[in-house]
Amino acid sequence: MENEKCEYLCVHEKVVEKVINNMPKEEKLYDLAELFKMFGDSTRIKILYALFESELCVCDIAQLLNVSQTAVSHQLRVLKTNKLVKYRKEGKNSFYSLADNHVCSIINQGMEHINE
Amino acid sequence: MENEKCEYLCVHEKVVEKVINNMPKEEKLYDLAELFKMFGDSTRIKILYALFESELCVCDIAQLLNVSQTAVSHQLRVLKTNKLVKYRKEGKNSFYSLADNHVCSIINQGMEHINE
DNA sequence: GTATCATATGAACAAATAAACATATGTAGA
DNA sequence: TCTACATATGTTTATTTGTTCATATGATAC
Repeated sequence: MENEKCEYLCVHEKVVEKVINNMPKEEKLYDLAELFKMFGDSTRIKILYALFESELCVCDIAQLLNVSQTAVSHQLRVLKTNKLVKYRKEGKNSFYSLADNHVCSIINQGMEHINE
Repeated sequence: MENEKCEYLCVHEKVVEKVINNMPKEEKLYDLAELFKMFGDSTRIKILYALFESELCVCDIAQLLNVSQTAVSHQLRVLKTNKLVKYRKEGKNSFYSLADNHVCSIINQGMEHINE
């Protein structure tokens, strides 16, 4: 912390105090960042978007995104760990689908922002 | 691409075709990922959340997040480049604020997802 | 002018992460 | 049981990204 003076002198105290009181817990904010991190990779976004339509097996996703099976599988695992997708097994296939509607609405919100 | 067979054989063609038709352009999806990437870091999320309340100067943010001035400045630049915050100068201070309401609504959507 | 303060920026370093590669698991059919 | 196939996983590598340190810029007060 090279600039001690700054940290203590120029602060607009009332506003800062008010902001601090309204901030969620550190841990919540951390989780929130983790959630958004899931949407912050183009391969994962594509996977999620693809699942908007319907459940898909790993192979379907790999082909339609033109990405290797391994890469898809790794990313699906990440998404599954973070509860954004769920899956069911049917024979040799694993069918993945979106875990809940929040996923859709978050992505749509983002899309709206892009499209203006 | 070690697994050619898979890419061509097991695909559920009708569904895949339908999904492809409804996917946004590659570039859009890339931008979308870039947008969410902004929210995918806890320092940046904290900064944005802090700005929910009111505009703040760099020093205010640094103190209330307990992060170095330099780190805050770097992140603010990233956020500014990506049009999530704007700023005005007043004497020695730079006051930053949220660029628009989408930022709020996206974060709130994410928060809802966390809180269930 | 000089000193001080608030902010910005460049470079270096460390940590995180996504993809590739090799391989393992598990299922179905012959 | 043997083979083929769909998926998963461990490891390594290359890249990205966030922070720190050092320094620069720009403004105010003296």
